[in-house]
Amino acid sequence: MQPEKLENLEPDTERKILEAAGKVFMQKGRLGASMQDIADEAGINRTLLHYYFRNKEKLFDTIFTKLLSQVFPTMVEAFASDRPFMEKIRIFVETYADLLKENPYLPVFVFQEISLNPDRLAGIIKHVGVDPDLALKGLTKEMESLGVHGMDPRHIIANLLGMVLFPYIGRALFQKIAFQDDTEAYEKFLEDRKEQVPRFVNMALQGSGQGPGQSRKHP
Amino acid sequence: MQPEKLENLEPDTERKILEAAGKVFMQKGRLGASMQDIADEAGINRTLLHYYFRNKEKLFDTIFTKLLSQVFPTMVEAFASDRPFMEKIRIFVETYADLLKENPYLPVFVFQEISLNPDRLAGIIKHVGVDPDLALKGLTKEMESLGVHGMDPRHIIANLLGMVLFPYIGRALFQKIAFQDDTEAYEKFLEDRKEQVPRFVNMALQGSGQGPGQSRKHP
DNA sequence: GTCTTGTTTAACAAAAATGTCAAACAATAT
DNA sequence: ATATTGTTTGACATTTTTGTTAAACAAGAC
Repeated sequence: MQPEKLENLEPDTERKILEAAGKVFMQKGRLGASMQDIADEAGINRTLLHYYFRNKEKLFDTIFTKLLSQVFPTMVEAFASDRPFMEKIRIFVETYADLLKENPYLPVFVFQEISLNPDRLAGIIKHVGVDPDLALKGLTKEMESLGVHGMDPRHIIANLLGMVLFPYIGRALFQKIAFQDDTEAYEKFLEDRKEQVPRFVNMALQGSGQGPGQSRKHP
Repeated sequence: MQPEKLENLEPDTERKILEAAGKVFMQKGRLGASMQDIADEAGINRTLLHYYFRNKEKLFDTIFTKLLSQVFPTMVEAFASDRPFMEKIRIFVETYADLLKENPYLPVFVFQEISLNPDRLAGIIKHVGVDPDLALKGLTKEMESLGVHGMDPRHIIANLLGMVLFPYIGRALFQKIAFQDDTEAYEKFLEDRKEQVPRFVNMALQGSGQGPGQSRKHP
């Protein structure tokens, strides 16, 4: 009777839409991207977008959660492994360098969207398959065994994320001001950071033999 | 004849508009903010916005350049001074912590806008009253005298900016995941970073006695 | 007073984007 | 062949936002 769920007779329209939407949304932001833009990028009629994903919000939600459920695991994965601390750092930096190389607009896009609409977070954090509290405790232990005492590991995380993300978040600005807008030089810089960032962290942790955060040596 | 340019009979409408527009634009982004939103925030009629600033683009431009010509000098100022290196770092971090505390949406706003519309940069970089190349050369020298050889100072800058900005750029996300959404705890964390970031940089530079960036020790 | 000038407002026009609908189309089943 | 099902399209309706215009208003000049 029924043509038994032919699923794939829609050639690859849905895939094309998802690809195009991902690209356009990341580049222009949720508000900057029009349905027409996306349809053009996908090479299809705009009405088809509505046929496949009722409306813009639903299309965006699909893209956004899809994206994050891809990015988050990658992020925690590096830290969840049982390799030695500095190894984790190195893997994390390298993994992210690759991810960002292919999706340079991702960080600004994600943070802008979350800052605009924090509620979205609730439905997404589920996708993080790791207990953050547990992970932090683990980090603390590892740091202690490295001789770093009394330092909240979240500072390390913030430092690391900041150092890794900044060159992408601030690229247009930073490249123009500090590299005279030399794209090639900047790409080399990005490549160098795979080595520089872990080294920087390593140095910072090697040298920190002093106690908790109350000592201060201001003039 | 003419009532000699009474400038100030417009009570403080223009100021109110600029304030409101700054706030709303930063919070919602250029595209997310409607003229009505801004008028509401300022407590005036929407048409007045057009009376004072012809159209949305002009209003936005005014805000954006005003904002950046306020932020950039603050940024370079810390580095242009002739204090010792670590002192500069400390001043920079502290200055920015204060600025960001009052304008938490600023980084995402600025970077999103620049990434969306890089052309705006051209007209703005003029406001940087410092030659970046010169500043970088200066930094290199200072680092050398600290015993750090062969390291591109731009890595330090990127590290520093990243570490300072990330807790604001990623706040919604980071606070939720790593602080169980405890706002107070996060604010304390932000406060702590004024001390932690310079210390981290200090440690990293103290310990870096090895040579330039060509040695690599991968597995 | 009334004239002039600049400010503010409401009503309207125009533009841009989203969303809906019914008809055309392709492919397979009967 | 035609009926059925899912896909694609163009035309239309709705909504949202921006921009314009003309009239009301306030205040000082004369």
